[in-house]
Amino acid sequence: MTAYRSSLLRLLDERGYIHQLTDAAALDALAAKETVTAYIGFDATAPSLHVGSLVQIMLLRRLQQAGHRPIVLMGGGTTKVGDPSGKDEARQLLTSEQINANIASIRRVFERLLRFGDGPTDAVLLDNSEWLDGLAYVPFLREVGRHFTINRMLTFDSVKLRLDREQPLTFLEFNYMILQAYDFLELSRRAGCRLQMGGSDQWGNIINGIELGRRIDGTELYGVTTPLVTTADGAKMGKTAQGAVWLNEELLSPYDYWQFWRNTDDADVSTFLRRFTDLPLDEIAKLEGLHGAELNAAKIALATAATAMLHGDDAARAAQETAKATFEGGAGEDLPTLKVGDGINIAHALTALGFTPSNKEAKRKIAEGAVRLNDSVIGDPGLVIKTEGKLSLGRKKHALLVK
RNA sequence: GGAGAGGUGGCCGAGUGGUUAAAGGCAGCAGACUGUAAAUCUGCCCGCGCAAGCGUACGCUGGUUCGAAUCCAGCCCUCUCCA
Repeated sequence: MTAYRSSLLRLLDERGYIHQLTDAAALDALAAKETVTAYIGFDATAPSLHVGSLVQIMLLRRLQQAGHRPIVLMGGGTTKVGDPSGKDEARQLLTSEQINANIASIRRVFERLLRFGDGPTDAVLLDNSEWLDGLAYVPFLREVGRHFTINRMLTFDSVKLRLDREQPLTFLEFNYMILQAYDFLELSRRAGCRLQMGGSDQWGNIINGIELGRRIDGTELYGVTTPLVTTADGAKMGKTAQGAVWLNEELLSPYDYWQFWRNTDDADVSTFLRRFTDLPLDEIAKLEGLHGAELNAAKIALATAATAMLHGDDAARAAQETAKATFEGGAGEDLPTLKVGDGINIAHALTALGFTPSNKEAKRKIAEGAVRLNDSVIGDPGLVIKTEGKLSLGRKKHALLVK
């Protein structure tokens, strides 16, 4: 492990956020000497980010904790273009109104995890449509476009992947990397931003920005990438039965969010504790010492800490208590609820709760013996529920039926 | 503009007139085993319906046929090579 002088790099290093660094020594010296302004770009394709973006968000949080200044760059402009990285096909183009609504919604999550304001280390949120939307094509090409060769652009994975698979890549998307590079240049000019961070798939884009800054302005810029966060079995993080693990509360309840972390693989507990909680390292070390079934205690600590950070202590505690009550045979009060009214068909109830995607699927699950009402297996797909109680699908999905 | 190849369910990918709601794989869900873990084995995996049944589905629109993902025509889109 490298011994960094700056608290920033030490913190990032010991918490496991560093995958690649452009110029470790120089960045270390810079961070030890002055307050560094750094940014990470986020897409605005959905009304919420999901846990897949959480490493990056945490990275900004760490930056602030280490006494530096984070910039959240919302890709209001670049979202209109679409990042081809990791995508087989172009995504649908969103309207400006949709993008703006998404940004407003996403902002609420950042406000939970970062301190915004006017102070020297307060976070700011910027939107690159501010400078991208109004770009004049020909002047832009002359200033920026001349620094990019097609030869080099074609070697980028994001581009190569599409070409190799004979998938279309439009000129619009092809420009994404240029715009992202330009963002860095622009932020260095406007905000004195010196560092861009991102996932490992962003390495190429980050390098482009650094080179552009050096060529046009002679500014020394830096880049850091995080390891791609996958679960131990290599899968991309953040998908569950109901879809993505959203960070916004309206899209995923704190209880479900807590459950997501509670269900972490054994092999991931340690890295997740470091990356996704503020728990002190010595405490994490203790949790890492647990083995076998005891490791569940570490998962609970992880779930509660991660949920508290995003949704607040009360929500996290409620989720933990509900889980305890529910999984020990009862029913916690924080479970999703469904009104039974004058009686509701059991399959319809499962679908209404989002436990199953369709009534058909609900019936299949009933036939498989996976559905329980007050802990006894239901075999009749036509059952109409009229009473209050606990409805469960499998071992993990539970809901309260109320009058 | 020309020549060739191609567009199948979340993804990959079979399928060239009926027995095809469409092989196989991946992903996913559930059951067993467990620790709300992993691995393994098993089942499921378009929708509506209690059910009989019905409705949708193989780029789009028409056509041929008792019957089409499969044949024909036009259109749209993609790829490769040529201009």
